[in-house]
Amino acid sequence: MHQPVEKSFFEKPVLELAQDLIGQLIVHELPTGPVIARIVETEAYHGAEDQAAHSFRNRRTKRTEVMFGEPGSVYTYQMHTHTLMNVVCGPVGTPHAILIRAGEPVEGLEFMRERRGEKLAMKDWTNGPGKLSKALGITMNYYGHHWTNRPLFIAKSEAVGEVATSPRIGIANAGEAVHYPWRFYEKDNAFVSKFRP
DNA sequence: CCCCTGATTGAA
DNA sequence: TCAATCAGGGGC
Repeated sequence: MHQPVEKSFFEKPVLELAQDLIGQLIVHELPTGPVIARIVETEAYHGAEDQAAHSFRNRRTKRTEVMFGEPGSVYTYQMHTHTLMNVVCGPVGTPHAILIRAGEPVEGLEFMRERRGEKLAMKDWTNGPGKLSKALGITMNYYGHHWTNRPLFIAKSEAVGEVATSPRIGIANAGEAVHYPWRFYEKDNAFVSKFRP
């Protein structure tokens, strides 16, 4: 049985946490059994000073509100027809967050296959932020949930491969911030998302 | 209108 | 394999 991480796991600078999340597990406990993916790709968003962040210049709306709250909170938002999930970081009042961009299926494979389509190759189930949420059964209902509480939590796992960095994906119009190397991913992992120009 | 996207289409 | 298209929520 997996156990949620301690709240203190989230109390560190956003770039550090983004890296530490690589290799950890997202556990979604459903009546039919646990559905688990191992995080292989994240992106850090540095709140007020980061033009690519929703909370740039401390923009505070119904959507971004949760980022001003407790580190370890779940920030979900909708991008077109998809749900993307983030881990809130930074002290209360500092709206930092980490987008979870991709994972590797670990458990609940039948559930994921069903959610993602019978014909789809396993490597395409969870290799993008929207795909991962869909595969794990995570919806906007988890907005404001905490990543240490069942039935949706982050758990520690052991082995982590080499972590590489790159600029973030899909933020073309973010000025200076376009080049910041704030994307983290496990090197040579087949479930890392495809680069988007 | 512009996005922290992804499935599908139709060309090369 | 790749580029274009579009779906359709929220913020400005």
